[in-house]
Parts: sequence; C-alpha cells; structure tokens
Amino acid sequence: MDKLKILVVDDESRMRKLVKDYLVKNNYSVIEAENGEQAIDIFMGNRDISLIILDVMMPKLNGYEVAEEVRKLSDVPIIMLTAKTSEADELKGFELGVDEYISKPFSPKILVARVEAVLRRSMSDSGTDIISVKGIELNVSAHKVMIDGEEVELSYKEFELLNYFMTNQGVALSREKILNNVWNYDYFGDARTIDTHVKKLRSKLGAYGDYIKTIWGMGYKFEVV
Amino acid sequence: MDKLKILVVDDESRMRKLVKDYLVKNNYSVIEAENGEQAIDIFMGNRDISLIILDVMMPKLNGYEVAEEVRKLSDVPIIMLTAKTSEADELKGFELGVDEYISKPFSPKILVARVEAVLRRSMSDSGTDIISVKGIELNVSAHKVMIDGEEVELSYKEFELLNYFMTNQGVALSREKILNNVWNYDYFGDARTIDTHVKKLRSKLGAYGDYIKTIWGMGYKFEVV
DNA sequence: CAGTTTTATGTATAATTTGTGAAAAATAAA
DNA sequence: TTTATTTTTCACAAATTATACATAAAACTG
Repeated sequence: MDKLKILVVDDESRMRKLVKDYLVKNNYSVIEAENGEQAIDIFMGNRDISLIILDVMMPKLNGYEVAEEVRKLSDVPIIMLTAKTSEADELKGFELGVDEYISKPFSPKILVARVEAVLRRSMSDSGTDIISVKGIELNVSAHKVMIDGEEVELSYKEFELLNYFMTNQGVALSREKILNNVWNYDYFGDARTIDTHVKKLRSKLGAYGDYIKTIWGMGYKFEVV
Repeated sequence: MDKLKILVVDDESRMRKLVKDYLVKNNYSVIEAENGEQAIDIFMGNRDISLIILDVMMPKLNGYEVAEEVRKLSDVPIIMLTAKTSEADELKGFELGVDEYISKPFSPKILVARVEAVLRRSMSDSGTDIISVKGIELNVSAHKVMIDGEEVELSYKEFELLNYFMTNQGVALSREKILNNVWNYDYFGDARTIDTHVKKLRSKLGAYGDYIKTIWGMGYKFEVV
C-alpha cells in the first residue's frame, strides 16, 4: 500500500501498455481501463486511485465525458492524453478541472515528469477527506470519528467543530471566527455556547481532549502538544 | 491591496503588453520586467508578488536561469512562456519547479485559465505569519511565542503588547500611542498599567527582556541591541 | 548634591473570562 | 402526539488576568 495507484484509460491496448510500462518502471501501480464506462466503474470501486490518465479520443464516452463524470465524484487529479492540440478542447478541459495535458507523441520522461508534478501538487493540498492527527481520525465524508481505532459518537455540531479545529491545526481561533465558520452566519446567540461544545468535545476525546487549548481572552486552538 | 500582483518578464515589449492587457482585464495587477536581472531585482523588493510569468528566450539571463534564481528565494508559482516545445527544456523546467507551461501563440482564455489554475493551487497552501527577531519568534496566527525554541506562556495583553512592539521595531512609542493600539479605545484607566505589563514581558522574555528599552519621559521602544 | 520627576517592582484587589452542571429550548425521531 | 436527542442558555464556582497602589530605584534638573 505504498505504491500510488494510477488508472490509465485508453481504447488502444498498445497505448495503454506503453504508458503502463513507463509508470511501472517508476514505481507506480497501474490499473487499466479500455473505455470510459469501465473507467468509471473501476474508479467507483477503487477510491484509492491517486491519478487518472485519460485518452481524449475514445468511442462511446470520450475523455471529457469521463472527466466530467469523475469530477462529480472526486477531485482526483486528471491528466489528458491528446493528439490534437486544439485550444478549444484544452479550455474545455481546464473548465472541467483537468490538471494537465500531454500531447501525443510523448516521451517516457515527459510522461513521468508530468505525473510527478501533478501528484506532488495534489498531495500537498489536503487530498483525501480524512484528517488524522495522532490517535484522532476524522472522516469528513462519512461524518465519523475514530479515536485509537474506536468509533466515538459525536453530534452534528460537535463533529463540525472538531472538523474546524482540525483543519485549522495550530491556528488560534477567536470565538467570533468559530461562530462564523461552524455556525451559520445568521446565528446571533450567545458565543458561550461554544464553550459548552468544547467541554463536551474535550470529554469525548478522552486523553486527546487537551489538544483543544484555551487561549485566554481570545478563543481556542487545536494543537498537538 | 486586494488585487494579486503578477510579474511578467519578457524582453519583447509587445509581448509584455499583450499579457498585461489580458491579465489586467481579469483584475490582476501587473508588474513588468524586460530582462532576467531586472525581474530578480523587482522580485526581491516586492515580495508580495503572487505569480511570475517568464519568457524562456531572453538575452543574458534566460527564463530557466531566472527560475533557478527565484527558487533560491521563494516558492512563488512560475509559469513559462515558450515558443519551442522542446521536450528537454520542458523537463528541465519541471525539475526547477516550474508550475506550468504555455506555448506561444496562445489565446487570452488559455492564459487566464492557466494563471487561475496555478494561483488556485498555490493559494490553498499559503502559510502563517511569524515575526521573528533574534531568539524571539512570535507566531501571530497560533498566538504563540517561542524564545530560543522554547514556548513561553504570555497572557493575551502581554502577547498583544509584544506583537505591537515587534511590528514597530526601532520605533519610539509613547504610552498614549500604545494605549490606543493595544488597548481598546474605550479604555480610560491609568497609563501606568503599561509599565506593569512591560515589567512582566521583560521578565518573561528572559535575557531578551532588555530589547524593550525605556525612553525616559516618553514611553518604550523595542530595539535589538 | 538635594530635590523633583519618572520608572521599576512586588503585592493586593478588582475585573474578566472560562469551566461546569443543570435546566430550558429547539429539533428530530418514533 | 410523545419521546429522545441535540443545542442553547443560565448561574455560579474556579481560574486567570488586568489594574491600582505603595514603595524603591533610577534619571534628570539646577
């Protein structure tokens, strides 16, 4: 589980093999799909795919259509393989959230360089929807929290608050800021309600409770030791 | 001060103007440089530049050489403008940390789309604000002070006061001025309370305590040696 | 140097802020 | 509807900080 998985989608098996060889040689794990539908199926059942390389020209679902579908599900990086360098196409791609273009023919070096560049970028900005700090694992999409492997029941607000704390690790957050981000903008109640939630969070986090630090006269901060 | 600054470097003034026009129309602020040396000078004196667009082909310092220099100073995003699509060059660029390529000729839309894509990526991971003087490191966003690597507990007012001192390094500050900036405007107590806070700050700063100098009959000043 | 003014410092007190448990209010579920 | 759950408010204790004050020390003035 240390090799990154790359999904290569192309109808020509020769081209798939070529790309696969280059990537495997550079220590990636490659999954192949020979058309758009299959690609989406595979992606659905394989959410740990780190990158998709899509040929533009394919029968039935073309590359853009696949990209569009994928974007409904995920922000996984997408590289387009294209023969034509039509500008209109390229623009369309950027609008769909395509990360990079490689035009055929290409060399192994270019392919690998771009793959690495795109992966580097996507790795650096959050990526998954699991925020994990020490023994606390917060699964944002599943709205679930595990502490030392055990699931802990948090209410909706408690979860949102913890999420806000953990995505702003090490940042001092004023009560006002917390209210504006975790509560709706139309909330005009007492800011002290935050204290009550912090109290409950702290107790539910057990030993990790004191990762939530009080900044006297200011607010709170989530910080590990 | 909300427009993002983009530095455009090209020896051809026609090309600079073209790029500038496109960007200005899209609400960016553009600074021009007509060669590599000038670009680096401008970048040095203008650290709030959000993006550099570099022509590859320039006399004296070429685009790659400029990129290399810039990377020694900063992680600011770089887009290369290139006529030739030589693969070796492109590879070289990626190794230097170039974020994107645009090959000439290009359309306004492509230019702006790529600029926005690159900026979006770089914005997401922009850092914290830390004021650091000698052994004192004041982390404003974390509301935390480190002295010789050790965290020191400061109260809210103490922190604000030190922050004010350090952002006004070398400037003589009257008690009145300090009150107006660190205390709320509705504070009408004794200005001597500043003395008490200064006393505590000095003792908490340990050996660095005498960076806070007394200006007799006037106020205080934060100054190194 | 004596006298005056200003600052340093230790301590006491006032004021503010937070923690907590329990009750009330609002929401969701049955 | 009743019942359960979550969210908010409230009150008071506990903790922390800000300020005032008294006195000592230092700096300036003539």
